[in-house]
Amino acid sequence: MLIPMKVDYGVRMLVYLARRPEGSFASTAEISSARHVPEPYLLHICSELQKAGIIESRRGPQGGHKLAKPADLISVTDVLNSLDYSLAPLDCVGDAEECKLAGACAQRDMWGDVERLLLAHLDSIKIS
Amino acid sequence: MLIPMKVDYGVRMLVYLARRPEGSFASTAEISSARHVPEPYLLHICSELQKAGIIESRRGPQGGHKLAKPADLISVTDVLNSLDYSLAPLDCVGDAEECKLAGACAQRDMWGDVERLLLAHLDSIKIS
DNA sequence: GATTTGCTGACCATCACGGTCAGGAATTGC
DNA sequence: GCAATTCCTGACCGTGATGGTCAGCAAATC
Repeated sequence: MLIPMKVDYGVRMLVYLARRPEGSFASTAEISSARHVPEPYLLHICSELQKAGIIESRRGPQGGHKLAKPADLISVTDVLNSLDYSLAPLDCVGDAEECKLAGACAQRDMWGDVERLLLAHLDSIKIS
Repeated sequence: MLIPMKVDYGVRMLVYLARRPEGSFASTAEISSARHVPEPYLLHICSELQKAGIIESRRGPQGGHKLAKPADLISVTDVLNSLDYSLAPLDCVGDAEECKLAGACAQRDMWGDVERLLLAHLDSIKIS
């Protein structure tokens, strides 16, 4: 599995939120039953997405979550970043510390390309 | 890390083999010291690559490994497949069993696209 | 027959991931 | 002020994949 469930769950939730009447709040209970995401787990995801400024949350009765910005401004990469997942194919891409092979390692460039390609693609996919 | 070290090691080795005089065998000891791959681990990788028909191996003195076909006919996806790694972003892509959300799950298509994109790209990268 | 080298399978430690739980903190409505 | 609702936070846990090692056997060469 290339993409962790967490990210999938996150995307599912955002899509769900995007389809609701604008401005309304949805509780985790509602989302979790609608999208088949284990509720206690969803809580964590919400928390992270909220810290990243992707959703807004309110506690108390009639509380819940809603998108913090228009759905067409939220990309899958945003979700990735918020949930703290790197698409770096290998650790050494971006680190440069490990790679003792110096010039001989043309692979680094190659994997770097892969990462850029993926990022570009996922960035073009919006929640809407 | 998107790409397991195993695959990176595999690619490293193949590139190394591709640069040697054609037809000569290289021992795991030689490869491992040249490319900084732990030797006992390399053994396993060789075994798998050999079963997949990517390299040829010979035992005994002056034995070792060499490419089984021209370097420009071996792509990174070949390595992926030989080492038994799937690029499916999620389990449900390809399974279709899990996805209880039926039509509501436009994500499946999206992740499927991601997979195809990656495969196409990695397939175009040859060892040479 | 000895040496070299690959093959195979067992084994192991670590860590990320998916998931749960409990206690606390806001917010709302009465 | 009180109760109900709902989010927040951090601790906790089991499982499985991954990276890696080791030992014993099998083949090839000299």
